[in-house]
Amino acid sequence: MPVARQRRPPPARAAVTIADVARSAGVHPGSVSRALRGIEGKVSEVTRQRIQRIARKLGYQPNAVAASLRTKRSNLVGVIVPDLGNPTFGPLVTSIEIELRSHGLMCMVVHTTDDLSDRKALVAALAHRQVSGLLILAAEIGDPLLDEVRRYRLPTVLVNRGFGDGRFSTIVSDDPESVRAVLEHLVELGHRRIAHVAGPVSSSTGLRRREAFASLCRKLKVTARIVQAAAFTREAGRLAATRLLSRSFSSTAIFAANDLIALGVLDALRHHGLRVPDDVSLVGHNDMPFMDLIDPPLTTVRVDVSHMGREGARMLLALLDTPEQARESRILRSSLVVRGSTSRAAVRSPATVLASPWPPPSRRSTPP
Amino acid sequence: MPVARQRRPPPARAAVTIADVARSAGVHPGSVSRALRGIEGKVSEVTRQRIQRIARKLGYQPNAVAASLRTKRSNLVGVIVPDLGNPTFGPLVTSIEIELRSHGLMCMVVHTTDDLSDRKALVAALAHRQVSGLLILAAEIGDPLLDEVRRYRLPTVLVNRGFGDGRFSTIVSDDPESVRAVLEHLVELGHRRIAHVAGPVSSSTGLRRREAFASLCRKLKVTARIVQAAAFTREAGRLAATRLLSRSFSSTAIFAANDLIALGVLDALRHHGLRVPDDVSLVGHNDMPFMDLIDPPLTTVRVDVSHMGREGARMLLALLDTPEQARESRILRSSLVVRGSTSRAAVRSPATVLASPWPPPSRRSTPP
DNA sequence: AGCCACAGGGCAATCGATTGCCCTGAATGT
DNA sequence: ACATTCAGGGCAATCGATTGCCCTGTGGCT
Repeated sequence: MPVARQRRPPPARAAVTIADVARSAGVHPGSVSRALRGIEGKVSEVTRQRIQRIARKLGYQPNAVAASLRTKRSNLVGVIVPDLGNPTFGPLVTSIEIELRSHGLMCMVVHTTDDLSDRKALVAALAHRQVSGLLILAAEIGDPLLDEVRRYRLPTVLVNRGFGDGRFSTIVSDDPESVRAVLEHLVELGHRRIAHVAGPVSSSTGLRRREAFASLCRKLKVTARIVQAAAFTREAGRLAATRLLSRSFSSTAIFAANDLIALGVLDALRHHGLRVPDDVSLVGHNDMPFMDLIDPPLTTVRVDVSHMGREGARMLLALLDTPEQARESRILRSSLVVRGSTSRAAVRSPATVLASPWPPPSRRSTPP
Repeated sequence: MPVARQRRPPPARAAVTIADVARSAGVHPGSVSRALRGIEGKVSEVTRQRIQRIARKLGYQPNAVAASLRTKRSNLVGVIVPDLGNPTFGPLVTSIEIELRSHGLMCMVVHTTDDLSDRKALVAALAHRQVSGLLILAAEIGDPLLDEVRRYRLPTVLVNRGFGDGRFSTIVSDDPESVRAVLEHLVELGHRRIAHVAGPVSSSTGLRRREAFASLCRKLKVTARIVQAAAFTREAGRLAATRLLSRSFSSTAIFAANDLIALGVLDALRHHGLRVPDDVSLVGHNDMPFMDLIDPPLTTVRVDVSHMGREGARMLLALLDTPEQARESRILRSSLVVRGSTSRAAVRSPATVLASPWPPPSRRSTPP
């Protein structure tokens, strides 16, 4: 064929359906369906070719909605995320989406609010759209959202936040292990009074890191102090750290429940005239993008979120293949990344630490 | 009713349909549909109440797929993004999703690759799923993806990247204006030799910033130098800046096409032993999260991406309401945020700038 | 008393693809 | 030569909700 043949598909005007193709090919719609999907042994090779050619010529485009209705398989997955503004979740969703789409599934991404009935409505809305399954990156402890998920019997994997209570498949990072790494690092640097700015205890990560911190500090004979951040945000971190600093503050290091909180802690420390790491060492968690570039470069715990997303997606795929499959709970190793925000503990009396004229540190130990 | 009545909806077992409700209420399915959706004047208040009660008792859950098939309105929107790992896009998608869902629409988020046929297939896949519209954050110049969009006649808004050629509604930030602000800022600081690490010219933002830079430099009598980054990534920025530095480098300031590229430039500068801003001033674009925290805090152009996302979503909503509506092109104001990465131009000869033993700067002017 | 409007609700077609079942003719086996 | 299998393909029901149209009875108006 020397002449360039224009392979220009005709404009996709008003819906050419499978019936149109069938009519034009002189076969039955059912045969068209089988031909186009390549069902073995139900349509001869030659007619299949013909049907495909005609379908292409007519500009046939399958209607996935109609197919979903009939097959009850939407090949849609709901991805419930707390906040895509949090740089941890971007890469997570990216890897999830790429993995799922390579298997023909598409992602509906939705954000949760904190409102309980909103959360339930969210799941309902996804269920009404007949999602095949759910990936939840925003699960909270005792979350009514999860009850709703069970009501609808949706195949679900909890990613990043989750609990191994056997109700749901779960993939999370190893919090006890990462907290151990952080504390051992700090202790090795000579820190004996360490504070923890905990994440919300309503979140599994917040709770587990807090618990691991507390119990490990006991074991290591470290004087622990814990304040609670209201959320995994920079602002909440700043507020919590401000509370921490406004009372007798004698810790030489602070472990923040995640990097965003750590950034807020950093804000507060600066505002109080404390230098990192000279006055206080600071450790985050997650190793979000650019944590190597801030001043000082943040020592933190690296979690391979891309891997987590991909694996979480695969767990869901497995679940969709065999719904009866047992729930699986996977824990990903994490690793400490030592950068510039931690250093050897300064040898100085607690009283000198406080840069601002706050009430002088009393000799109370850790508050209740 | 003194006794606590359990408002426990029965387990959502196998699909109770509108027909079940109708049977149970002794009415016609059509009436149930009308009652549940609150169609005025077609069903009496009393029967409506009854139907709603029965529907609730039976645990009826609407099947949005079936409704979509019949009404040809999926209330699904495709959101095409280049990379959610890029911190600019997270907040953008967040605001889009929140705005759309408050209007009953859900977002299918998909990532593009650079492969041309992939891009087209992506649009096709969304079209097959009968999306009501598209928000494209990844449009490139001459993108075959956009041809595909037209073929399917999908209501579409180009967000963040786009061109006012009238084919599509578009919402972008004001590149000429922001480049002007950057250059005026640098010139005021005494910079007369300024380099630009441009973003891909396949992207509208990359191209427009580059063009604005070139033309404005002429106007301001600034000696311009331009290198091209292959992508809007830190790594591409590093590579481009390395090229820039490895030849006679006499610029005293660098304007990067976006913050990610700026970070890569920063990497390269450090690697060459150049300090920011002492040796070279650096400006980014977008004011991604945490650009205030890096070392040095990055002077950059703030783009209110949340606003952009929300407005983009609203433009799409308007388009869905009245498809015949004329295409609209909106340009959002941006503002320069001066931080620590820019300072007064050092008074020194170009020869001293080069920290590494590279060929000494010749007296050539800007390369072609 | 006669006419009309209209509220309330039933009927059935429809959206487009899928799939279990049935039918036919040809090929194969004995 | 006859029975049997099977490839190839047609048929029609089905998924669940929506909606234009029709029907009936009641109330209001003149």
